[in-house]
Formats: sequence, structure tokens, C-alpha cells
Amino acid sequence: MNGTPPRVTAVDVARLAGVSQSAVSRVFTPGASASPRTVEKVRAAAKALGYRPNVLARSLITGRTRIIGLVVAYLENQFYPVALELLSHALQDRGYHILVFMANSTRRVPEVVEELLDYQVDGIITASVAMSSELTARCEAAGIPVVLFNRGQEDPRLSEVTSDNVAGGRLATGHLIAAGHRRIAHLMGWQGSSTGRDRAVGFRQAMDAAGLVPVSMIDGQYQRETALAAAREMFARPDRPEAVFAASDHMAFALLDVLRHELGLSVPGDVSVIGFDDVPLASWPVYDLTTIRQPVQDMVAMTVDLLLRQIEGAGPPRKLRVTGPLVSRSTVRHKDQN
Amino acid sequence: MNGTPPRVTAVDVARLAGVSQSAVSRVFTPGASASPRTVEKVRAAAKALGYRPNVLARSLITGRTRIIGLVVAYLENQFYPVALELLSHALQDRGYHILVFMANSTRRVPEVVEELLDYQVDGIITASVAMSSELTARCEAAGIPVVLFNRGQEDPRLSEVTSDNVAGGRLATGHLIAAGHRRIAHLMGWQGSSTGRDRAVGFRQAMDAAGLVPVSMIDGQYQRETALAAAREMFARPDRPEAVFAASDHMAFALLDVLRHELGLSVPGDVSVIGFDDVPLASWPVYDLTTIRQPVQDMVAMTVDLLLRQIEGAGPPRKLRVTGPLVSRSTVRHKDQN
DNA sequence: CTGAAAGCGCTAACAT
DNA sequence: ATGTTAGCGCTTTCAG
Repeated sequence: MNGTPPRVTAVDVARLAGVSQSAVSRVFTPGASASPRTVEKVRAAAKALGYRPNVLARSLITGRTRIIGLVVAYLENQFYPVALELLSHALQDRGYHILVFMANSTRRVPEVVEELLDYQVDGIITASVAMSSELTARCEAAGIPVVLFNRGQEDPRLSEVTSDNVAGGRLATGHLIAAGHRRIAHLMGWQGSSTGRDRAVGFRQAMDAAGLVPVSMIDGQYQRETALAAAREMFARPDRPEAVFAASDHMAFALLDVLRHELGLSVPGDVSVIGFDDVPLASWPVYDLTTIRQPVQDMVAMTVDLLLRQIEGAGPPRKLRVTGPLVSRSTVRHKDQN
Repeated sequence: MNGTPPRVTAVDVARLAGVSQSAVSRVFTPGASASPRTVEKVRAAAKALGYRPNVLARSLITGRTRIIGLVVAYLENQFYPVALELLSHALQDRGYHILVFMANSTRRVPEVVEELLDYQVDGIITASVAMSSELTARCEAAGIPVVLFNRGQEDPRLSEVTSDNVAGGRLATGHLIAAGHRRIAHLMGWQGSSTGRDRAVGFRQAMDAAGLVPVSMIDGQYQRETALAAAREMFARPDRPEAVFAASDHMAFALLDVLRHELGLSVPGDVSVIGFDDVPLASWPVYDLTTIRQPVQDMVAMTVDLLLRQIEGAGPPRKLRVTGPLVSRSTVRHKDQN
């Protein structure tokens, strides 16, 4: 019966308005020059026909799609949906949109980025995903800036926005120590990631500075299942910690669940816990988790500014770092006050 | 210094391979006809140059972008990030990608959809967002199928995938009644949405059938803040319910939080609570919420199938409905057994 | 300020 | 099977 409906093009509008097709184009192009009369006639005709410029055809000429590719691995940790929502809004406000690419074990990052490139995206944001050097080269060759959100990498061609994870790890651990704890463990973030490693070095630094030796350090890989297992292992040992620094709130929740619901321990009565991120759930009374805040709003704003500056003004790649405060809630017990 | 780096085009590859540009095109077009030798030469040249077809230029001709527009209002409720992740994977597996459009109070759905149309998306999925009749007409005119995910609407031009919310509401309420409760309230989902209304009618049906009258019915609008306030109001009245059906897990969590942490009530000791959705958090021990499961996996699969069928085969719009089971956990007290 | 013309990178007839 | 040709819908010189 039907097929592809006939599209309304600039030619149609031009015909109806009695002007040339290029006049129509000018009316819809920001930096244009058209007489008020032309503008009016064209706008009227466009409205009558329901015309809107085909942004893809435009992109073919301008070389800009106003599409930003976002590569993200998993949305399980609440930090990412929050960031995605913020990112999307900030970008929309500046006339850009997000094309989402989920990477995971089966869909590897390299292929995913290639697909992104096929879409001629103007820029790429990766959320907690690393870029191979080869891939970076391809993006660089294509003139497409990429900024790593919440992930660091040596490569000078890559921009990145992170919080100061080493300092954060130190702050968290220092807080536990200041509260009077000595037998402290670290439920580590994935050691294949910069954030996971940095938070762990912050932990070590603080411990060293206090002359303390970690009770244990186990990799929870930032995932609930793994963190659950790590928590069980950590407390199955004869040498139980009295306080633990979890490298993400998401893992802290898993830890808390094991402690309270499997082991029947009290937090902060029996053990103190501190997290990292300050996701919304951390402030809900069920957990009321003491944690290191990652200022997502700021991080998002910086990411967008940085990326657009590179796209629009060809600014250089930069590594930006923000510092987050400690948010004291109720999962850490202060021994002297008790 | 630099500007836009020179793109590698099919012409470059053709030149290097010593064939025509159309030969290159054929090699990269699935239903093509090219001799093994040509294919080989072209592939080699393409690899040497790092060539990949520009999908946008292709779209201009084929009329298909393989981009699906997703309109979503908020990611606060965990149900949506989960759906988004699933949707994205399912679509990627079939060669499509998601262009995300966040709608909210400032960015109204109509403008957002117009922007979507500008990108020549092949189809639209709206997650818990309604379409005006005018908008529907525009999409229809543009030949772009839209499927509403988790939202129903009368319009026959719109496809939709929902769970049976009336039956779900009945099931939830019936469970409370069967547990021996009589003084029951409903923390309603947004009454401006079909799901909110349907779950409420299910609630009423079950109550009526049992000859019971609701203690109260308050609209929590599916948002935490509102649900928190609604919960407080519900229990500030002299006539407190002994059981409540919350129209979403997300609101049930808010309710549980005020019950236990503000009012010092025990659940299920003092009051029973049942939710709707069965998001991951519902199964965590902190809440261990009894709820009605919405089979997201199935819903996503159906959504993708339906949409792609409409895009590729021009199938008709359909309204699909799945039924979710009750997942019994620990927030409902069974009076006879106690 | 405006129209004519060229062409972005690619696919799809059309011949050969 | 392959090259030639004509556009897809639009922006952008270039004349005027």
C-alpha cells in the first residue's frame, strides 16, 4: 500500500515560497543572510508543509553531526545512570545528542568505537571504559576528540575528567583511622582500572602514614556479585577487619548486606564501612553510608565543556581532576566518642 | 595548524585498488555482487587506508539510518536503566543504535520528538512517556513507527508493550487480602499515566471483590520525593492502613524508609508492603520486597521485535501485553500464620 | 540579498 | 561482474 512516505525537502518549500532552494537553506542556517521578506515567506511555506531540515544531509556537508558517542559498560552501578542523565541534558542544552554504545564482554570496546566512527560522531565520551592506543590513534586520525569520564589513562591524546582518587582513597582511609580503627581492610575497585588502582594507592598511603598494615585487600571488581563474594571471603578469615573502605558505594552496599544480613554483624557497632561515589542510594536511610563524594554535576559540566571546546575550537586534550568531600553519615563508628 | 582531517572515502580506496568507486560500494554492501578478486583488492586497499563507509551518506540514499530514537523522562527509577541497557544490547545485536533524548519539565516531549525526526531515525521508543495525537500524526506522516514501552495509549497508530497492569494491581492487592489484611491503602503511580491508572483500577477491583473499602489512595507520582511525602501523609492520618500496595518498587522503597526509619514501625510486623516492577534492589536483603514482577527481558525483546518488524516489514502497530508473576519475599505478613 | 551550480560520500539503476 | 551516471537533501562558493 504505502512504502516510504515522500519527504518534504527544501525544494518543496522553495517552490511553495517562490524562492530558490538555497534561499530556504539560508533561512534555516544560523549565520545566514536573508531579507525579512524572504524569511517570512520561507517560514510560512515550511510551516505549511511541515518542513524541517534533514540534519544528516547537512552533516554530509558541514562535517558535523552534533552527535556525541557515549561508550558505557554497565548501568548496574547507580553512578552511571545519574551521569548519563546529566550528560544527556547538558549536551542537549548545547544542541548535541548522545548515541549510546554499550560495551561488554561480548561487544568489545574496539568494535564498538569503530561503529561509532562510522556514524561520524563529533566526539566520544567513554564512561569507565579504557581506550587502546590503537583506537586512540584512529580517533585522533579522524579528528575526533575523546574524553574519558571517570577513568584516567596515560595517553596525552586523551582528555579525561576524574576526581582525585588517590586523595579520595587517602581521605576515606584517614577517616577510618581517625575514628580509632586499626584493623582495616580495603574492598578494592577493579584493579584493571585507574580508579580502582588509585583508590588503592590512596588507601596504602594512609595506612603507611599511620604505620598500619592492611588486614586484607580484595578486588571486588566494582560489581555486586564479586563484591558479595569478596566480602564473604574477607570476613571468613580468622583475622577480621574492624573497618573497611569499599572503593565504590555499589560495593559498599554489597558489603553491608553481607555484614548485616548474612553475618549478623552490626554496622557501625561491629564494623565500620566507608564507600566512594555518594550515589543517591547512599543517602537513603537503609544504608545512610559514609562516603567520599564524586561531584558528578561538576564532572559532567567539565566533561561537556572540555569536549565541546575541543570540537568547536580545537582546544588541546586536557586532564581535569576534581576533589570530592567526605560525606559523614552513619556507617563509621568513632571509638573515642563511644 | 590542522582542521578537519582529510577523510578517507570510497574514491580513495577505488583509486588504490584500481577499480571503480561503485565496485568499492558493492564490496561493502551486503547484497552485493563482486568477484572474489575485486573483493580482495578492495578489502586490502580499504584496510591499508583505514577506510570505513560513511553510514550517514549511505542513509541519505537508502533512507535508513539504523538509528532508533529513545525518549525517556528520568532514570531515577532503576527500572529504566535496566531497560535501557537491555534495549541497547538487543538493538546493537540487530545493527541498530540508540540516540537518547531526555524529556523533562523544561524539554517537553513534542520538541524532543521533533529533534528526533530531524535525525531521520528509523523508529522511536518512548519509555514511560506519552505521545500527543499531533505528534503521533507527524511520526505517522514521516513513516516512522513508534512503540511505547511500559505505557499504554488509546491511539491505534501507536504500538505498545506493557505488562498487564490491571491484573497486576489485582494480584498485588489480592495477595494482601489473602494474607488477612483488611485496612489497605494504595500508594498510587502517577495518575496521568496509564500504568498508574491501571494499577489503581486493579487495586479497586480487588478491594471491591472482597467488599473492602480503601483506607486511602494517594498519588506518589512515581517519584521518591513525592512518595516520601505521600507515605507520611498516609500514616499521619488517624486511620492508618495495615497494608499498602505501592505502584512501583521505587515508591515502595520510599514508603519502607519512612515506615521503618521515621515512624519506627516494623515491616511486615506492623504493616505489610507490596511493590511493582521487581527491580534488582527489590531483591537485596535491605528491602527484600514482595512485589509484582514486570518481565523486563521479555518486554524488551517484544519491543525490539515489534519495532523492527514495523521498520523492516511494515507490519502494523500492535498492543502487546505480558503478565508478570508475584514474587513473594518478606514485606508481607500472613496473619493466619502468625 | 539572491539564484545557479557544484559537490559532501555514497547507493542504485543502467548499460556494457 | 563492472563502470558510468544520476541523484539522496543540503550548504556553500560564485556571480549578479
